[in-house]
Amino acid sequence: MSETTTSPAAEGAGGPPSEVAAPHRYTAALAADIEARWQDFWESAGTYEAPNPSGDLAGDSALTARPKKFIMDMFPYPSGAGLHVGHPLGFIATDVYARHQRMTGHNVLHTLGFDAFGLPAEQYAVQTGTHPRVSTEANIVNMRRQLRRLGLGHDQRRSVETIDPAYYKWTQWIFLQIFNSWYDPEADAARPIDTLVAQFEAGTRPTPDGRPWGELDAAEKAGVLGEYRLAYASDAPVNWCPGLGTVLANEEVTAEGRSERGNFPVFKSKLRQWNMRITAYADRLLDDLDALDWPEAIKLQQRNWIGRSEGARVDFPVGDDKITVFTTRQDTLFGATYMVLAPEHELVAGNGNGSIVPAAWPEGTHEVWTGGHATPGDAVAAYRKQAAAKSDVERQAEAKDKTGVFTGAFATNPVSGAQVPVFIADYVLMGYGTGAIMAVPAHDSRDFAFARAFELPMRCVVQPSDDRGTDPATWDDAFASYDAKLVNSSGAEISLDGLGVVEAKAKITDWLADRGIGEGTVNFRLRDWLFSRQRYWGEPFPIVYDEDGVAHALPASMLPLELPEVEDYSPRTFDPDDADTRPETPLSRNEDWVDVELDLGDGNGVKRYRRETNTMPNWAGSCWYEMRYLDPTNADAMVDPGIEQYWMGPREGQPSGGVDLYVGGAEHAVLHLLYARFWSKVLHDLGHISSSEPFHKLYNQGMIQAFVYRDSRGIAVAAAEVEERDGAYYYQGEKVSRVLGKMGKSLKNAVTPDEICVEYGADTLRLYEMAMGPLDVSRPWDTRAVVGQYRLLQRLWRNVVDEATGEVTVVDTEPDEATLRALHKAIDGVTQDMANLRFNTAIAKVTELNNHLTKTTGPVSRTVAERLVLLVAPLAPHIAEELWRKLGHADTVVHADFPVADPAYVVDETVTCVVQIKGKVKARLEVAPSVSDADLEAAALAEPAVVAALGGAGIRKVIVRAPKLVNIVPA
RNA sequence: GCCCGGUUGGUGGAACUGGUCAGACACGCGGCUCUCAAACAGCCGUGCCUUCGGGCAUGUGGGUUCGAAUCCCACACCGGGCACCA
Repeated sequence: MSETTTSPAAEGAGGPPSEVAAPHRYTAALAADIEARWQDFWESAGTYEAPNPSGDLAGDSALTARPKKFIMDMFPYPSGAGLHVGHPLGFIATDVYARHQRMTGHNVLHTLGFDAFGLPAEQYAVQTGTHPRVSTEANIVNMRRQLRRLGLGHDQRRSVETIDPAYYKWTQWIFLQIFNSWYDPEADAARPIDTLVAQFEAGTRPTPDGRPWGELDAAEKAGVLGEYRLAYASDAPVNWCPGLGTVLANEEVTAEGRSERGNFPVFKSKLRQWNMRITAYADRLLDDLDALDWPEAIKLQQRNWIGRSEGARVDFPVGDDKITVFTTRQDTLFGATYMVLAPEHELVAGNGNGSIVPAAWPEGTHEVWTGGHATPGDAVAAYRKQAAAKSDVERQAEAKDKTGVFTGAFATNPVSGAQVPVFIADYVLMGYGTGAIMAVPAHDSRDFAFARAFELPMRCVVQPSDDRGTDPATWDDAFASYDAKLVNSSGAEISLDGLGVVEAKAKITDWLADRGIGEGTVNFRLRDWLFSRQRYWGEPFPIVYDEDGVAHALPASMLPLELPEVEDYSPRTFDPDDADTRPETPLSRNEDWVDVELDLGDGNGVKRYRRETNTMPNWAGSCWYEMRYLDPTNADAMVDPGIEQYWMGPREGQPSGGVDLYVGGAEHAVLHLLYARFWSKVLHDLGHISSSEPFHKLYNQGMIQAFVYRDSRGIAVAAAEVEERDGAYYYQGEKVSRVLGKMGKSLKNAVTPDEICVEYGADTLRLYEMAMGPLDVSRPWDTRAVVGQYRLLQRLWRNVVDEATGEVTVVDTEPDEATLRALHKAIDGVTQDMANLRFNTAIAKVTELNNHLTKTTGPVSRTVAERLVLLVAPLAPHIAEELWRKLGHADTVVHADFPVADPAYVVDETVTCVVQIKGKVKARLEVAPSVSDADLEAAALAEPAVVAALGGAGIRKVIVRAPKLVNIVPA
């Protein structure tokens, strides 16, 4: 039964007419035929559908009884340019891994959706003059076609799109969960906001101004709760990007203070925006990294981004007011000779009314402190204005030059009693700590630079461990080491002299706490997540405002709140350098949609409201998509708890649960990966999911790079048309330069998977991408080298199929000993490599076995051929299916058992043992793998070549590492 | 500036916890066979130098060890992240 009636194989379809001699040769045309047929077959048979234990996608309980594997890629963005060969690298890798897992007895969930809201889709739409929905959906159709052609084994039923209202209904629902909860420090978890209201009502938690909860009006209550909600609107300095016309999260702003998209300047602007209180989770986001199986580099990036610092808060009295600072060097308190407030600090906001700024300069104020202004009020106002007008770009560029101005006020150093001047300066940031610092110029290089510029006193309180002496005036920079002892730090009540930095910190912290003027505390670099964008193409917020401006959540029954169809979806953008602009939301132009009468079901009946017109950032949809894959059709919940528990629940070795393998680029280290972790924890706390981490194992694939050729003007030229002569490169006769870069349309070096599929077939492309190198390493694409994997498949084909007749050539005789050993070594090696994502070496081992069979004269034994096909199946599924069917199997190879190596054939019968003298090889012995150390040593010493080399010299030492090595050290 | 990676033939890369003579597998290159010819395919060769004995080779210079691509120190170069975070 070489063919079955259910076979999709269409014999005789291969090869163009010119190849009469070998009509059944494995050519690109035959590959295309095979691939298209099997892709159709898989689709119609639902081969890759993974059953859930219950619900709409429930299925074969024999499969759900197997151990589960949830294998995921970071889902793609449907760009207008389509895929180039760099994009599917990770998709192919997870597919190979998923296929191997299926063949080793797992219920494998593997699918791929589309992350389709956001800036690039909208920009593309604006550029091409089409509605984002139209262009995005067209892009998705094109990408689905490209991906299907690669033979990726995805469960298509689970392929979600973030722009689908049935999907973003639940994105909005999750937003409401977050909005309607607060972080309860007692429980160290998020809890429903009702539990907080209950505390206020019962009086167990006092209101900010001490009045009973019942006396607060609705707006006041909303204001108080807003201080606790995990999603909240607030007026705060945010990253405003006029060039894009939207505000951005910190994570979306580059180190140069520009937008990651578009590279426009970003300004700090005080705007009312939605935020997510991710800072409440800082400790858990940090601590829970430990149990995750992630690359250390990514964990480190998250740790640095969260930026936990232990230190202390210290109060410095200023008249009747006080300035509270955060410091990590409370031990140097005696060395604090001045203070600095951020320009935006409330204590200098305007004259009088809580401001510490006096009417006139104090007697004898230093000229350089005043900035040339007549009064402190003028100086402070001028500096604040100047700081606000500076873009982050300028602030960065001028980072080394310290600027600032004296406020005219003095504070009291609480430990020394010294009166110290208070400055404002933009090197202190409002967003970190308390927006105020105690300046210790002798032991902090920024304070040192400022003190130099403003001729401020310095006091050395930590004895330098080098030879610079104790007079800071003679130093080149501050002495900031922790490895030293305190000096010059004695006051009336406390002395730190002689203590190490760590002991001094502990002592002063206790002292401050005893007096109620400070306490040990922890600060984080992490800021809350700015969550609103002034865009059309995003999820609308399920929020409306009443006439008092109080935000109300829409009831879940009103979800999804669909994005309205509009004429004008373009963002309002501005002169990129104009900081004085204000965002305008596209949705606000639709008065019909904005102005609504609703009954929110809160007992207030039908009332008029105005809708929130911001939209969510494109990260929103990707924060939870792994859960929708599990239960994509559920209309009653974002995911059924039992199904979530089955695929993602905590288990042995995975205390937080999560996806078993998540593959994607490292560029999302602090964006998507941090946000998704945060949402998981909130949903976990609120009892919606059992996992508290979304992704247990993370793997970062490298980038496929490509050569960029540029002409003398530096303009990229079409890489495909560049010719190489004598080590130089020419485009249309002109010499061009070559550098390694990214692959992309704009660099004119993109190679599409479609063209490689046409020339060689998808299986060759898959093999080439996997064989190029380790998955996590970036490497250059080389179209010329693809042919190597094509040749492998041709030899594989020829080892099984007669090119002239198309008939299978395998025989039922037993393979010889050497072939058995080659086979089982390959099985053993490939099995290990598959499990460790080392596909490049797996392919090398398959190649070795295949080459062995090619070189062996005579037909291949069926038992060897079948197992070779199974080894290849995860890597090149189409040709494997075809050969498997030709070999007489009616069932798909997808669910066949992966071969198991016989240990008897993995170990060689004899091992070559080298005999070295002082590390130089002098002789070789063929020995049994089980040879004892003593026997091996005796045999080595008896070896004539060894005796000769020793020449009668004595032996000092013999190192024996049976069975591979004996090393003799002569006396 | 600080923190992470990395550096192996002409090229991409192999090499288990330090242990066979480093270079698997592939590309490229050279030669040969088949062919009228070409393509395809197959076979052989391919780290460098060599007086053909051998010598030198894993970025550079040291060190540890019987033995180092692998461990340690310093330096150079390449890539990535963070960047006035108190």
